[in-house]
Amino acid sequence: MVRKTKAETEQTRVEIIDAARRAFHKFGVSRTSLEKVAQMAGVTRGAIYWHFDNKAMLFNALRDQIQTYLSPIDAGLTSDEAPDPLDTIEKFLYGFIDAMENNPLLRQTFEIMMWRCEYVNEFASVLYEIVRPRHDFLSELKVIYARAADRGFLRPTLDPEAMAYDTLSFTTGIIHNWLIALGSAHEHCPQIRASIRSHVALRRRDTISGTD
Amino acid sequence: MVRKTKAETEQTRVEIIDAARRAFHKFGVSRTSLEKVAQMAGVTRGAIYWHFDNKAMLFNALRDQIQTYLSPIDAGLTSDEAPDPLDTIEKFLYGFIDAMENNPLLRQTFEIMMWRCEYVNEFASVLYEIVRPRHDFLSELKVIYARAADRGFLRPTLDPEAMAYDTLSFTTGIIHNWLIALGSAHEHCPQIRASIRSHVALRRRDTISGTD
DNA sequence: AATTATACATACGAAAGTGAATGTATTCCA
DNA sequence: TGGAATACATTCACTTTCGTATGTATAATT
Repeated sequence: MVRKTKAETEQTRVEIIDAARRAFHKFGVSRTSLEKVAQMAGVTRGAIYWHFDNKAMLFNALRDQIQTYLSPIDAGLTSDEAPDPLDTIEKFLYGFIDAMENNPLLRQTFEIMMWRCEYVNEFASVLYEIVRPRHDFLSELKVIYARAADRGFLRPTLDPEAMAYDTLSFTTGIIHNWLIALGSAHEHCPQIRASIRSHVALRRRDTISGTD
Repeated sequence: MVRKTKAETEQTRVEIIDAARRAFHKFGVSRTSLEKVAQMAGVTRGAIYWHFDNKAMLFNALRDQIQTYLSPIDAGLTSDEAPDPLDTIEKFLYGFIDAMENNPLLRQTFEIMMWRCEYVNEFASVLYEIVRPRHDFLSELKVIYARAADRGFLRPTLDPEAMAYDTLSFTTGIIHNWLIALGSAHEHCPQIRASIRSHVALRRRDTISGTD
């Protein structure tokens, strides 16, 4: 049985990516043979080599897949809807954590990228794909904090740019520590939300002696 | 030429570890064969298997080595010498960054642990060795922030425990972003120090309307 | 309806890596 | 000063993995 219909072909492709994610997560990217992926997908290596040039391309496909889930979250950051820009940042962070908690596919992929891949040789370029979104996030944070300062929501004396760096590091850190600490047991973690709330609150102008 | 003197034997051991670090950093842990390490160390695999059971043990030896450089920095954190506990935190962060900047061995090892190792199977246990110091750091931060609150250095209304989590995430984040962004070009980065300064300053009670 | 391109499965050859077994020249120790 | 332990080097047998080459049944095309 070969030469499936286009729908079936796409289904096979998705199953291979899905199997690759489970395999990479369980065995690590390097130690996962394409033979293993094929077994877990219920196909042979022939199918994998038909759809992907090699393991690196398969990894890229797996990574591209999560963009579907990240784009709407990112969109919330770039839009200037809320009157208080600090709310935008807080909402974004909550949204990201929510997505990671509720979407195992997203969570597994992040775990693979952070703890189960060695960024050398053909995977070195992938590292750039990890740097870029962080850089974009930093740029956006600078804009948002500047906006917050303009509108008087940011605590006076605080430098928007320094705050952007601080929040970037904070965000990177919570994700890393969250994923590493919970390991396979990703139960709901209230601590992380309290941490986000206090992080943002720390930057807010005191409303006790507010002007309005 | 075999059966060296004890000093030469130890020298061989160190050279193997040194070669392993360079190899792991260049090729990643999984993709580095012991044959490659042997070549880079100027020995054969026989020597490696004599000194270490397998690659995981060699990796552990490599990781243990950096404790020499980390212990004195950690010591500064646990001691309660400075009157202002927030100074202790700031000093610790500066000290850590200094060490990473000046000690290539330390830096390379951290890069290997963060971006060139897949924490699965026999390396899964190593992940615990990465979690533990972070957990210890968090515990210590809680103590220090509580102390700072007691002595009136911490801005009122701030919860010491929440601040501890915030600083842990911040620390994790700056290290990750710093290593990933600079890549192989680890030039002096003033931005990171400004970031640390502002992070701690944000938690200080305003001295403008100070009580003393 | 015949042909062609597709979507795989199967088979092949080569390379690399591993752990263990064995060989061997020293150094240490009595 | 001679035997035993040491500190490796060398060799071996085995497994794994990769990329490619080739086979083939079926859908799409004309």
